[in-house]
Order: sequence, then structure tokens, then C-alpha cells
Amino acid sequence: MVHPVIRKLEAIEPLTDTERRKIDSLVRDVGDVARKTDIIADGESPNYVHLILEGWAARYKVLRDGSRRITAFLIPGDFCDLHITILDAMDHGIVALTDCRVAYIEQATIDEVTRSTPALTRALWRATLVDEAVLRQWLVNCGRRNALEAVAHLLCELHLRMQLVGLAANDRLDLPVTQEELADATGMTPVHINRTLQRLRNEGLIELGSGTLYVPDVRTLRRACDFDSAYLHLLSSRSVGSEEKRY
Amino acid sequence: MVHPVIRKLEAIEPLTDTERRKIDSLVRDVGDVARKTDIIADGESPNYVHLILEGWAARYKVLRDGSRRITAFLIPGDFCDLHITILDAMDHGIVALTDCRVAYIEQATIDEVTRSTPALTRALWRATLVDEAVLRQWLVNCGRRNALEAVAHLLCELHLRMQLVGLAANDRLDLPVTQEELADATGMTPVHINRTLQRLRNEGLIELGSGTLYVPDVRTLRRACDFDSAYLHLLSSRSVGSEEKRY
DNA sequence: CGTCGTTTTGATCGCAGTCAAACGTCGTGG
DNA sequence: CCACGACGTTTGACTGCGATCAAAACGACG
Repeated sequence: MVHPVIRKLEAIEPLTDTERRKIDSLVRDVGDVARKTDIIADGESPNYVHLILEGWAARYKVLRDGSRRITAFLIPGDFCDLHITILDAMDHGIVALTDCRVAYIEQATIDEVTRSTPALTRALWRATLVDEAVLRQWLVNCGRRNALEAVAHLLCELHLRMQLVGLAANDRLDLPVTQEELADATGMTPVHINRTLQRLRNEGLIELGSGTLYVPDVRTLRRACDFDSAYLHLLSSRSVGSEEKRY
Repeated sequence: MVHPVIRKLEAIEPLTDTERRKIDSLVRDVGDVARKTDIIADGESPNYVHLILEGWAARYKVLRDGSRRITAFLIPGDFCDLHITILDAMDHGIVALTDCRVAYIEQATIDEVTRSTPALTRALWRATLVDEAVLRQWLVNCGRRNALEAVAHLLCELHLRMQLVGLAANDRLDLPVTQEELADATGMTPVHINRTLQRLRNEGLIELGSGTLYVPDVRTLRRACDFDSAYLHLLSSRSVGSEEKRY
């Protein structure tokens, strides 16, 4: 079985067989995390880097009034805290949204890999920078798009990212995320998320139920929220040298 | 004169004299950019890395309906596009908010530095990761804080960052940013920014006029918006091992 | 003194928030 | 097999924050 990490990294940087095997070798120590429990808590400085193998997780911050802001969704192939090798402590928490299978990778191992394999270093760097680009899109989502566009854009992102790791065959994917979690991720309320999803359904843009999302026509959905995949810096969309959007 | 970059980097990573001189040597090619013009445009892949020496700039994205979202403010000492060495093209633009003095640094120079000076590499990495942490705070700002808290939090951030580079003596700093730009940075409208600033003034939290911001009592302002500087990962606040917030 | 960009004010609107209750589904235990 | 509770989704009624539109005031500058 090909690790989702490999699929993900290959989408943004071509890899050789040796490099692929190197990644494979990272996954030694594997563990399970139950839904609703922290993979890493805010303020922690773990000795291991965490990599999601199965399941969904989320970066989040909790405010003093108890409200929560999700700042990213993590799916198989995503690193939770690559930066912990550089920064002192986590400035946010990471919670498992479903039961998760997680790889624990020693910092020393990462250091060794980056020292010996420049292409992988680039790939990891790249992945981090793409995460940052996603954050910027989320910022656009909440400040300058209406609810419908914001949710649509988020769904487009998740759809594409799931595709990259081979988890969205036929435009159908597991979306094991509650509406409350979607609300925390878009800065809306659960009630309004519910109504927005209903509008998306009524307009035939999505089919969503029992944890599964189906996108009848990706083009239409992307056009509805002006989704341009360029910000994900995928190899496939690079240097296409075109002015029109890649819906 | 000590470059703001050095002050900034030293706030997050201690540097030796040699390293400081190395940074100094980066600044060879310097140019001026007029207010309201792009330092780098969206989609560009410049050959140079840009570093702000004087003035204010902003990262931004423009939507199809013409509205703009500012995703970061850049002040002296900030790199505009360190990531361009890794990514193919800009996924957003950078515009000068005031007349700016900018250093153009060849990619090869950056590469040479990072190859020869691990401590500097760490420092640059760190700076990038702190930028990401700031993005997360902005996400909290617009989704889960009300207008007053959001603006206050933004002002706290700018206040602290200006202090770091020595541009905010006595809690007084230049804030050459229009209310429209603040609106684009918070996801609000200019009108509402105006009213929110008035509230902040009326409550004695800030004094703001003619491009200058004065914070009578930093503690109070920070408490008003639950500002915790930990997310900036400063050396001074690190491993203080305390539970209470660093207002 | 007129112009332009910016800030300020006022009146009105509407999107999304809030509060609360009902409903469906599923797993658990009687 | 059913009662029960937990959890998530859905619906309704009402509220309010911030948006929108428009105009006036202000201030810097040529």
C-alpha cells in the first residue's frame, strides 16, 4: 500500500524510488488516537513529529469564552507539527475528529532525512508553505466571501486534497465532520452552517449525508465559489501558463 | 545602524556577531517602491527575495468581485517572499502601503547563507513559522472575536512587532494605514472600522490620529482582547513556564 | 481656493447569530 | 424488544451586529 504521505508529497514535488522508500521507513512507531482526544495539546513541546495515517484531525484554538476556532483540517498524509523541531512549543492544539491512526516520528529521524535527502527537505518545506497558503484562503473565506461561497470553497479544498491522497474516488469522499466542526472551521454558527449546506444541496451543488460528500459536478461547484487550485501549488497545475482559472 | 531584520531575528533566535554581519551583507541591492504600487504581483515568480527596510506593505488577494483581503502587514525587517525559493509562483500580491525602501536579495545569496550558516537558516525558518502563527490568530480574529476585540488584537500585534524592531518607543508608533486598509485586514467594512476605532478611543484603550497610534496602557488593551504574545514565539517569553497569560 | 483622499456621521437593511425546541439515529441497558 | 439517553441535524421565531448607501466634514496639498 502506498502511504498517503507519498501521494501527497508527489503531488507537489517529484520523488525517486529511494526517496519514497525513505519516507516509508519513517513510519515505524504507530499508534491510535480516539475521536475527540488531543493528538497534541496547546503549549506542548512533543519529542515526536506526528503524521496522520488514517482519520481526520483539526488544528484549533480555544478562546477564553470557550468558543473554538478550527484553523485547519488534517487528513491522511498530513504532518501535524513539523515545525516543532524549530519552534519551542505548540501555539495551538490538534484534536482527532475521528478515531485516528498516527505515526510518531522522532525528531532525530526527521533531521537525518533532511540532512541526507535534499529533495525530501524541499518537499517537506513545500508542504509547510502550502499549509500557509491554505490559511490565507481561509482568511479570504471568512472575511470576504459570504457563507455559501465560504462553505463551498472549503468543500472544494477538502475534495481536492482527498483526491490527492487517493481518498476521493468518483468525486465521492468521506467527510466525517459534524456541522458544528464545520462551523468552527468557517467562523459561523452550527445553525447557519446547516442552512448553508441545505442551500448547497437545493442548488444541486453537493450531495451530503451520513458522513459522505458527493460532488455531482466539480466545475460548477468551483465556479460557484471562485475556487482556483493554483494556491495549492500542485505539480499538475504548474507552469500551465494560462490566464484562465483552473476550475 | 542596526538593521530591523537583525532586531527581528534576534527576538526569536540569538545570533553571533558573524551571523549579524552576514545578514548585513545581504543588503546590497536596495530600491524604492512608491505607495500603492505592487512590490510583487500575484502569480509572479521573481528572481529576488524582497526584504522591507522602511515603510509598510501588505500581502493581499483580490476576489473576482473586486473586493480585497489583506492577509498580513509587513513592516521593516519582514521578508516578503522567502518561500519563492521553494514554491513556483506567488499565490498573492504584495503592495506598498507607504513609500517603501526594499532590499532585493538574489536567491543564490540566500541559498549560500542557509548552506553555510545553520543558525541563520533556523532563524529564517522560525520567522516563516511565526508568520504562519500570525495567520492563525487573524483567523481567530475574524471568525470568533467581535469587531472590537479583533481590531484591538490586531493593534496589539502591530504594537508588539513594531517594538521588536525598535519602531515603537514609549508605546507610540507610526501606523500609516488607512481605515480602508484596516477593514481589508479584518474582513470588515471601512465604516465599521471607523466606529470600532471610535469605541476603542472612547474607552481610553488607544489614541489614534494622523498616522500615529499611542497605547496608554498596554496591559489593559491586551486584556480587552485576550492577547497572549506566546504565539509570536519570542525568546523573551519562552519557557517562562507560567500558566497565566503574558499580557 | 479647489481637489482629492480619508474620516466621520446618519439612516436603513439583511445576513448571520441567538435561543429554544423537535426530530432522527444509534448504541446501551433494562 | 423497547425505553432511554447521547449526539447530531433540522426548524422556527426573534435579535442584533455589522453591511450598505449616501452625504457631509475634514485635512493635506498643489
